[in-house]
Amino acid sequence: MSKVITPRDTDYSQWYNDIILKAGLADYSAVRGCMVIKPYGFALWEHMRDQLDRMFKETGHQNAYFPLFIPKSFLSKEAAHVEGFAKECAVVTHYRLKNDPEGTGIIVDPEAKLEEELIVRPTSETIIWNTYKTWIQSYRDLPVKVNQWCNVVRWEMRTRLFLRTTEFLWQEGHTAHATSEEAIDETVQMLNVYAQFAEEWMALPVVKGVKSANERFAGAVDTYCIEAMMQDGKALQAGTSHFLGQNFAKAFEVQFADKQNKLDYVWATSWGVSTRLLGALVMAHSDDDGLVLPPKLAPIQVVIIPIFREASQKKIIDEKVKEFCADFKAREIRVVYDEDDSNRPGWKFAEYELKGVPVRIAVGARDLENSSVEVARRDTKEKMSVSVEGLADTIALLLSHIQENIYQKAMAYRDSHITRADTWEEFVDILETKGGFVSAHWDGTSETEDQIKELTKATIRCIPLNNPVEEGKCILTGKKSTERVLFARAY
RNA sequence: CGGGGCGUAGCGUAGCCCGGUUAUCGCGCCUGCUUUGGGAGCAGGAGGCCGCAAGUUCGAAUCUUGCCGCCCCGACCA
Repeated sequence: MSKVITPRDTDYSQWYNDIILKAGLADYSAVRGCMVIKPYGFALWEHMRDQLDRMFKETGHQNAYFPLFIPKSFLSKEAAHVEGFAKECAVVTHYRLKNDPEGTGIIVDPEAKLEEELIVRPTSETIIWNTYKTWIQSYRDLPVKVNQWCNVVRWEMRTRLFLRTTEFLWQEGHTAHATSEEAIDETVQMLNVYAQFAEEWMALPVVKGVKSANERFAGAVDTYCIEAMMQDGKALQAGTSHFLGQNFAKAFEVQFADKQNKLDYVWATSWGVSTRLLGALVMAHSDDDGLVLPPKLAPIQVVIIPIFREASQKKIIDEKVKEFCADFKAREIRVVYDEDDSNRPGWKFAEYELKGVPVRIAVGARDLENSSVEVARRDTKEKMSVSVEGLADTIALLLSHIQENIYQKAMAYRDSHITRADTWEEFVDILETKGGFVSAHWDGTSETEDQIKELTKATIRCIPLNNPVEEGKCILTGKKSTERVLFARAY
């Protein structure tokens, strides 16, 4: 037993870290707050990225790339925006190093001070809107629908692998439209893309909703979000889509002439998901034996492990497995045949479970005599003997069952962790004992939300879309309310 | 930035109070043989500036002071 994972019950944070480190998704780095994403973790990210990218293209977006550095003056053009990010920006002040005349080290050359300091992008609205100004003159130039995949830096006080690191990878879409309606449609469309991706690919059920003013993106008119529920009962914001109104157009003077040759400011959106999704994926499905990955995103969907005593048996197994692999690949099933002899089968079983590989196939001489193989699924730990006839079909079907099963499991957990509270005592009790989302009435004010946060550490995660109208009284103040909102403690 | 831990081989650790030959053990690594259906066994072997720097001492992993780094918990945030 070389790799032991701390059980969830013992220490949830440690369990989470153990999974990431021991499954080989990431490592800590020499830079505080920054992580190294290892090949296995990056392969997972690539699958997510590729699918999202396809979905963005299908909805009419194009990729582009904007600079890492943003002139300091840009950031301050939109008042709410600068206030939201000012506290966590890395600033470039110099452009040259030199040998320290006092010693052996290297120092910042004081003579190489930048005239205007550069901010390492925490998000790119400002540099992009400064650029859009030159792209947009007429309604014929609209809409502009651009996305970029990049890294951003937010100097957080406290970091957590994948969930919050100083530097992280993400995509940010930035669109410009002629009308408010069209921009809102775009905002909602991208929210739906995210929700569909989370549910169909990550097997992660999410609640779609709108943020309260407190939780809104700095500079947005409305922030839409998808909220997911983790196994410890804490909520995680998995993606956001913002309707920016004309805020950035006004700040950067982006106007267009409409058909009547009247000038108006353009309407904007921005939307993003990040490597944080990897954290969500880990916390949503994994167990005390390691990662559990949804087949659609798993870098390895099927691992085949040979079991043999003699070289002659191995040869027979090799030939058969070669056929299996060809069949699997023809169906675009990502398969690995692990014939490395330096580890024994038992070791491999444990290792691939730790890495969350959805399906394991053990092939021994005994199996082949019966024209069968042993198939084990990661999600249920179930083992079964399966005929080699039509194996690729069987496995393809099994993979889709696994995808569905882990989604249903996460959904059942999530649904059982949305609890209604009608009194303050109930509200506090649910947060303390059960966790999850608490559905409760709220008087709609920031002051009340702040006070609830102060008292319980819970925040409003979202006001769900298509929320039913219901007469009620605010959980804290008793004032009139017309709908319930979802509260939770969150990451 | 507050509170709590921890820095000894690639990883996890013992030793530290009470200074004293060659720094402990496990995993991993290398060689060989035996093994292979749930993290193999035996034998041999390599690997250390005990986080860094000063100090005390005949002598420091151990005592003193300073510094550095990381993790966990909180405030801030995706």
